[in-house]
Amino acid sequence: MPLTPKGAATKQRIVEGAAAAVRRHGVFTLTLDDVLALTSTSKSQLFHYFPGGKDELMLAVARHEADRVIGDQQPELSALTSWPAWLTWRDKVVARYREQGRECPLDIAVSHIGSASSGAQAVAAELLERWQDALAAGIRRMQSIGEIDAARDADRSAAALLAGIQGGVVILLSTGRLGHLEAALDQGIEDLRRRSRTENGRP
Amino acid sequence: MPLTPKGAATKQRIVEGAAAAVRRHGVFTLTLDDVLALTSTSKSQLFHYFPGGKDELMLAVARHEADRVIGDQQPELSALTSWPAWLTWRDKVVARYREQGRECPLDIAVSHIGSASSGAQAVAAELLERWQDALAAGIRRMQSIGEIDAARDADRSAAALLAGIQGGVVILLSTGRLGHLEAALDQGIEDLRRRSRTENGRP
DNA sequence: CCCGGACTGGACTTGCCGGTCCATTTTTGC
DNA sequence: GCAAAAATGGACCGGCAAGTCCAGTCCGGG
Repeated sequence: MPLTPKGAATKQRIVEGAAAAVRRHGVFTLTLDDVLALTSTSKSQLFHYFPGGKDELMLAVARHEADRVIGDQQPELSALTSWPAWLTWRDKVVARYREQGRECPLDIAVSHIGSASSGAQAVAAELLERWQDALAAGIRRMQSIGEIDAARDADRSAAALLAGIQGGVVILLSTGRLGHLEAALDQGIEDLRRRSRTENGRP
Repeated sequence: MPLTPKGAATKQRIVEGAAAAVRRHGVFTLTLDDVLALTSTSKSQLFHYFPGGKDELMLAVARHEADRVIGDQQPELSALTSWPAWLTWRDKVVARYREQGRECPLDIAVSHIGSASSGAQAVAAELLERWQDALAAGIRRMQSIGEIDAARDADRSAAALLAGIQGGVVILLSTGRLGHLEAALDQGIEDLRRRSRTENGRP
């Protein structure tokens, strides 16, 4: 199935429009007709580019959005090499979700239900892994320059921080309040900055 | 609309069956027929007890599940008066979600989409508030006996801890791994135990 | 210029699922 | 017991939305 430039453009237009639609309506109440209206395309085009129908489209949307999530945190996320970098990153995350508000493009992936779930869940899992790896790399980097206690388990700290972020976002989604995300980020970073050699594991 | 004991029993059977069905299928792929089959009832009964249809039923399920979430953490959650109590509580939370696995009964409420959303969201918001209040009360109690630095903002610490828990659960939901929840809990409690007078706000 | 394949439009089919309706049985209050 | 009210069973309806189909149009290469 060769793809002319024009076709590729249409395909991308569909994905982006669908992503916007998902952000507004959520995956489940979203109808293909919504996407068609929003992107000025027709059913036949949609099924031409996504023979798998809604499932395949949602998967493409999930991938698209997952890339955005990581992308929006760059370049800081990949260069957490100083405390100012951490703080800038923190602000970027908060700003991103403040702007996004209560629209969550990835409930597709998080909800383990729905038709496109299995694939989308893999996308979500990969996103979380990339995210956590970036945080762990940042922590290790800070350890190597002596800014974080070398005894800490970088992966476990990254896991806890990531959990705080995710929870903050979820709470934002259900209550509309940003405070939890901010508190989790601040407390997580503050905790890293403490250079005590206290064990980080189970108290 | 008086309710005979028999009627009340049927109504409750429907709610509990529906809750189980939601846990398995999620809200959106769940059909009323599923509930009927699972509870051995008929359509007319369901609409007899829930004139509002699926929306009203889902709301009842949300309330039911929210109560369970808090209830499953008792009595510890209401009596976080010593470190052992905190640890027992921590274990209870982990055990509860380990058992629950990837079934989330409250995606009803978290997903801001769907028909029953507005009411269900209020349920979720109230659940989070009760939860956070209990944690904050525990923190204040520990402060009053000198086990936690009195300078800390109890509400903000509770918010961060709650965010960690929620995030841990979300990650469990999408990846099936418990580690993040454990890490978030352990790190959150460990952080509380540190009696330094370091400020807890934005670094 | 013209042919084949990519691309587009939109009517149509199909199945599912929430919700309605009424007929029947069981329970309750007296 | 015996009305009246509550509880139950299940057939039926209607709409909606995913997916199909074919009839066209556009475009690139020879």
